Amino acid sequence: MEFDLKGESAVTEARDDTVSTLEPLSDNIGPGTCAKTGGCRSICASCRDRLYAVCLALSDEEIAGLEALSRHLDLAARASVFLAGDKARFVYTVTSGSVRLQRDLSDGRRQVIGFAMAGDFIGLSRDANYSFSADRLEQTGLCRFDRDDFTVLSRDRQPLLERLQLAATHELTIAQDHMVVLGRRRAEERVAAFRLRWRDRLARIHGKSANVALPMGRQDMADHLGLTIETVSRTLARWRRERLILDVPGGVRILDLDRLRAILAD
Amino acid sequence: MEFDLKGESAVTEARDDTVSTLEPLSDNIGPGTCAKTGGCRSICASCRDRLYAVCLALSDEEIAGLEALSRHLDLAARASVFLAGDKARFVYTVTSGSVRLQRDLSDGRRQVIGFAMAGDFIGLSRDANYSFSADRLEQTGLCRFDRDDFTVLSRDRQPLLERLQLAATHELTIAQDHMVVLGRRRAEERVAAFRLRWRDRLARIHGKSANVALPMGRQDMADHLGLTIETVSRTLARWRRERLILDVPGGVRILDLDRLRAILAD
DNA sequence: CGGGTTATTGATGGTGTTCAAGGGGTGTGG
DNA sequence: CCACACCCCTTGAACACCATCAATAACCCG
Repeated sequence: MEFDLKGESAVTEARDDTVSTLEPLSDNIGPGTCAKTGGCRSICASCRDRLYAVCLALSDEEIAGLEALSRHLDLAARASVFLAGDKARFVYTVTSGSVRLQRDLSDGRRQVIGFAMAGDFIGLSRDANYSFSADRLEQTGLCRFDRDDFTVLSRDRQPLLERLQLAATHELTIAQDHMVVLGRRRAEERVAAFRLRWRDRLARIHGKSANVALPMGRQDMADHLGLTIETVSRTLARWRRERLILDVPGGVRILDLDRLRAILAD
Repeated sequence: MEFDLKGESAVTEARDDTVSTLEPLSDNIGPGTCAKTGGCRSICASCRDRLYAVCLALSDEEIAGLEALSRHLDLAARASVFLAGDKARFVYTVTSGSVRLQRDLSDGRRQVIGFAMAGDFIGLSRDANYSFSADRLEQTGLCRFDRDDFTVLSRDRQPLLERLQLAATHELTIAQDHMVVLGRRRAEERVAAFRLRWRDRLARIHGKSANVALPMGRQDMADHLGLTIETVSRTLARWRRERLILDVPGGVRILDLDRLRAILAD
C-alpha cells in the first residue's frame, strides 16, 4: 500500500526532494472542467509551467486563441489516438496519462519510437499522413487541435511558432540520444538508460522521487530498446537480486541510483 | 575510368533518368564566387530548387536579408565543422560535399547520427551547445549564419520560421526511420536500408543513377548502422559475389535494385 | 475460482562481435 | 622507379551476447 503508485490513495515517500505526488495535474483536469466544444482554460494554463510544452511562453491572449480551437479529450487506456498512415488532421498535447508512439514493419516487428507524457506535443508530421501510431497506455487526457487551424493561428503568432520549433528540436535531440542507445549500447546499458531517462521525465512533472511509475509493459520497453522481452526481464531480475531496484505496484523503486548511473558510465 | 565518381572528368551513365552529373552545384560555388564578408547570391538562390532547404519558399527580398548575414565557406575534407559541446554560435546549410554528424561515448564507442549533404541544414540545437560533432567527409561548401542573427531575422519572417519547422520535422522523421533500422533490422537489412536511402538522397540532388557516390568509409557506415566494420564488409562482399552491386572508384553501382529492395521487404 | 494475458526462468543456438592475419591501394622518400 | 609505410578493407576462426524456444509462474479481471 505504501508503495502503490496508481491507486486513489497514491502516496509516495519524498526522498530526493520536497513534494512528490503522482498526479498533481488531476486537480485541473477532468470531464467536468472542460466545455465540450470550447476552450479548456485550466488545461492550457497548466501547460505554462512546463518546459517544452507548446503553449508555454504565450500571452494570456494568445492562449485564449489556442483554447478557442482546442478540444479536450479524456480517453480510456488501450486504444489508439491515431494510426500510422491516417490523414494527419490533428495535433495534440498530452495533459495527463501517457501515450506510446510506434512504427510497425510488415512482418510484425515493432519499434517504439518514444513515449509521450503530460506536457508533450504529438502529431507533428512532415507529410500529410502520420508516420507512426500513437496508443494510450492508460487513461489519458489530450488537447486536440485541428492541424490547419493550428497552422493558420500560428502564422501570426511568432512565439507559438518558436515554441513549436523548440518542441521539434527537443524531440530531435531525444531521438539522437536514443540512436546512440540503440546503435552502441549493450542490453543492460539500454535498460538503465531508459529507466534513468524515464525517472527524469517524471521528475519534471511530479518532482523527484525514488519511486518511478511505469505505465508500459515489458514488451513495450523491449520494443523501445531493440531487445526481446526476455532480455529485459532478465536484466530487471538481476537488478532485483542485487538490490538495485525494488518492484512496487505499477512501477519501481530505485534503491541505488548511483549504481544504476554507473552502468552507463557516461 | 568510365565509372569514376570523383575525378575531374566525372561522367556517369544516365540510366534511370535524364541527366546525372555528380556536381551540378559546382558551377555556382567556389572561392571566386563569394565575397568574403557579404552575401552569396548564387548560393542561396540555388537552394530554392531544393525541397526542405531552409531558404526555399522565400521571396527575393527575404533571401537578400539572409544573404547579408551569410558567409560562405569552402573547406577541405577531414576536419570538423563544429564539435559536440562547442557553444552553438552558428547554423549552416551545406551547399556541396558532405558532412558526418556523430556522437561519442567516453569509452570510444561512436554513433553516426546521420550524414548531411547539399541542401541540408545543420547546427540546430535545443541547448546553448551542440550535442553532436560535425565533420567534413570531403571538400565541402557551407553557408554559415550567426545563430542569433538568424533567430532575430526569422522573427519577422514567418515563411522562414515555417521552413525551419519543416526542416526540423523532416529531420525528426528521418531519425525515427533510423530508430527502426537500429532497433529492429538485422545486419543485411541495415546495410540495404542505408544504401537505398543514400541513393534516394543523391537522386534528389543529382538525378537518378545506378551509380552511387559514397564519400564515407566502412567504419562510418558501421557506426551509423550499429554494426562492426567487419559485418559491413562481409555483407558487401556477399552482395558483390551475388552480382547485386559492383564496386566503382569512389562509390558503387547498383546492379539489381529490385533484389536490394527485396531485402527490406517493406 | 478460472481463463487470459503478461512476466519469469531455463536450455539451446544463431547472428554478429572479437581477435587475428593478410591484401590492396596510395603517397613518400630514397 | 621501386621500396616501404600507412591506412583501410577483407577474410577467417572462435567466441559472446542476446535471441529463440519452451515451460512455468504471477497477475488481472470477469
